[in-house]
Amino acid sequence: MKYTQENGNIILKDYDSFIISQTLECGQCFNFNKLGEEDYIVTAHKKALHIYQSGDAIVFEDTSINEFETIWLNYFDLNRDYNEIKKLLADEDEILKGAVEYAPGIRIINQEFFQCLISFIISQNNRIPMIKKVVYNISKKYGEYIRTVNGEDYYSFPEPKRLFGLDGEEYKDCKAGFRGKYIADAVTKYVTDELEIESFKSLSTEELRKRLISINGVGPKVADCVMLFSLKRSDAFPTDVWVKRIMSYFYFGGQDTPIKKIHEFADEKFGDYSGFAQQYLFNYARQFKIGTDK
DNA sequence: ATCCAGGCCCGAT
DNA sequence: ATCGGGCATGGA
Repeated sequence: MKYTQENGNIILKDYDSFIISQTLECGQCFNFNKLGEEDYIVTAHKKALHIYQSGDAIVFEDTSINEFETIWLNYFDLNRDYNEIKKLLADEDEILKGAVEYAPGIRIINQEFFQCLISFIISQNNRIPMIKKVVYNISKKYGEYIRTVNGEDYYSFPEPKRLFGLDGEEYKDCKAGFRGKYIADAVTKYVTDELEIESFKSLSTEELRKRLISINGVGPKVADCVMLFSLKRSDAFPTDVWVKRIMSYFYFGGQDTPIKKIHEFADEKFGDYSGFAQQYLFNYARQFKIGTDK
């Protein structure tokens, strides 16, 4: 991987495993807008990044070396060798090989913790387009205006303090539905430091999971997503309906298997690579509707 | 129209 | 401990 600055843009070349559409649209994040083929706006870190493919390069528009190195390099996990991960998983079995080859351009994004937490609280019993809308509505109502691109306004995700004290009902304007009270509890626990975020790094994944589940509206699945997508816990294995289906289908003879058994299996088989395996499998299962009657 | 969505809470066993 | 109904909202 190498990157240079040209005309105010960062040009990324000689990278491995990075297809913008696959990384953004594999279900791990909701803070993006598609402008065209391999052409997106991503809102994070109070910025609206225009990122697109140009030949064999990826362009981070209007970005300095400093901004690239302090924000986007880590955000898109560009220091990690995904060829190594993909090879390891593909060698595991034919199923993973297929899942990896189907979307070889997925990278696990390192999202901002607060936005990720709220996003996945919203995700429960919801659909991805709707999750994106609610995240956008909250940003528009409580965040700060960043800029307009192609007639579309972009807003930063609000600071926790900005949301502190809001009643759960307030989020109904943003179409959060019954999840408003959950958002309110997450905000309260964040701002009052009930979560003790500073201590996260010293906790085991299991301990951290329990801490996150103390939030009303955060269960095992949401906690695992938050740990994987914003706290670099690649040993987490978020198991939603799709992952449950594909795991049952391929590894348990088609028998509907309890999540606890699936977790034990994933721990043993994937270990610290569980999160990566999960994302390839989730994407694969969802695209082909594996385990459903369709 | 009825069903369901990257689940979780809560009350009943 | 485990199970099932209910839940806001909107698209199929």
